[in-house]
Amino acid sequence: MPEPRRRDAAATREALLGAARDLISRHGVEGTSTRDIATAAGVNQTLVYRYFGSKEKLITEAIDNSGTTGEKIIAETPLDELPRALLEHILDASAARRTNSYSALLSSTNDDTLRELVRGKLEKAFTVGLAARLAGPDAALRAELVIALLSGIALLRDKLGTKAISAAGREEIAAHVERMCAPLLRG
Amino acid sequence: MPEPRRRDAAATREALLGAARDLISRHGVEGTSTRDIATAAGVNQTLVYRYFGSKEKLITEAIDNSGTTGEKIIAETPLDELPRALLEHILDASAARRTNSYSALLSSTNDDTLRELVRGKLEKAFTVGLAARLAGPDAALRAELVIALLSGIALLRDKLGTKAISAAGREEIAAHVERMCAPLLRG
DNA sequence: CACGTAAGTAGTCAGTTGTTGACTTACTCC
DNA sequence: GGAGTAAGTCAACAACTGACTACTTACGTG
Repeated sequence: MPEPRRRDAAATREALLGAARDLISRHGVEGTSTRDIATAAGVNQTLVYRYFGSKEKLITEAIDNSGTTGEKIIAETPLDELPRALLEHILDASAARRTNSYSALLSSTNDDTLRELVRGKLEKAFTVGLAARLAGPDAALRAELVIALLSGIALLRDKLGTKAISAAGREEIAAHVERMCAPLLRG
Repeated sequence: MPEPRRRDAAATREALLGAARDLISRHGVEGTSTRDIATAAGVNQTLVYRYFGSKEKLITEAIDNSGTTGEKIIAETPLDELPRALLEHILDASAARRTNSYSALLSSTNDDTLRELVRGKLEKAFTVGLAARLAGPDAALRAELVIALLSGIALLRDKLGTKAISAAGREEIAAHVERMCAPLLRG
């Protein structure tokens, strides 16, 4: 018989959050049930409701408090090194299957509330953070185009597994990304 | 009382396909049930199984035989006008809520079979079609980076509704896209 | 050492999903 | 006009989902 679980509320909460992040990054929000999450966390399903109240609140918290959104990178990296740094940040995150803004973005829920959350996080980090560092008009649009490119790369690489992008070395991709972003970074 | 439905197998099939395309482009594959589709088509739900055998086969056919994948555009448009032409193609399609490769890509299913299908269509159109027109090494990768950018734009604009990209005029976006793609199109 | 409370569990409910089988009805061809 | 078949309908299934209630047990405090 299964030995009774050690009682540790904080650890249980964290286990649920971690399992949720892992599963939704692989199977999407609607492809992940509360039972899946609880099982992966080694925890009773009811505890989802004890600690979070609802599936949506669990998912929301899992996405919201997940790793860095890259805001630090955006604020501190020299402008001309930024595209490369952001690319690496994205590729690392998806490799580690950590759910950050990007992979959450790719898990592409149909839940409006969650989409709003992801949009908000993304805009806070990029449209505001990056645009502030860009000179000239159109700064917000250009900032979003940078993240559009990076999101597209993550989508093709991690979600679809498209041949060329999946096979390419990080360095190759980075070189092209730099050249693509250069005209955006100049005012 | 509801007047009995006219009997027309071909029309019913087509109605189901059309409704499927419309609904999955808005709510995603797993967010759309066979009952939703049938209701939208004004048809009995079980006819999904008479005509297609399973939900997956219906969705597969809906995505597979859906509009142009842009292959014609890729084959015939002068290289330097291509980014703009493709961008307009994508934006038009999502505006008309036609399910083409791009919006299917964005509906981002967790079903492996469907992902394979979308990947195949995309690669057929881009990695092959576009890469063939690019000189120099790396052609396949550069082709996929073009579609990555366009996919990212569609994702942010249609799925997330990010502020700057949603508000920007088509012409503004096109101008930036051209500048971003230019280094990729040159060998 | 009690003992109250927080942590964990079992069982279940109502709703939805994909799917199936048996039924009825309309239309076509002889 | 009557049979045969294709088209459409109905009711129900088993599995799964998010959610809830009632019960049991571990553990720190007094």
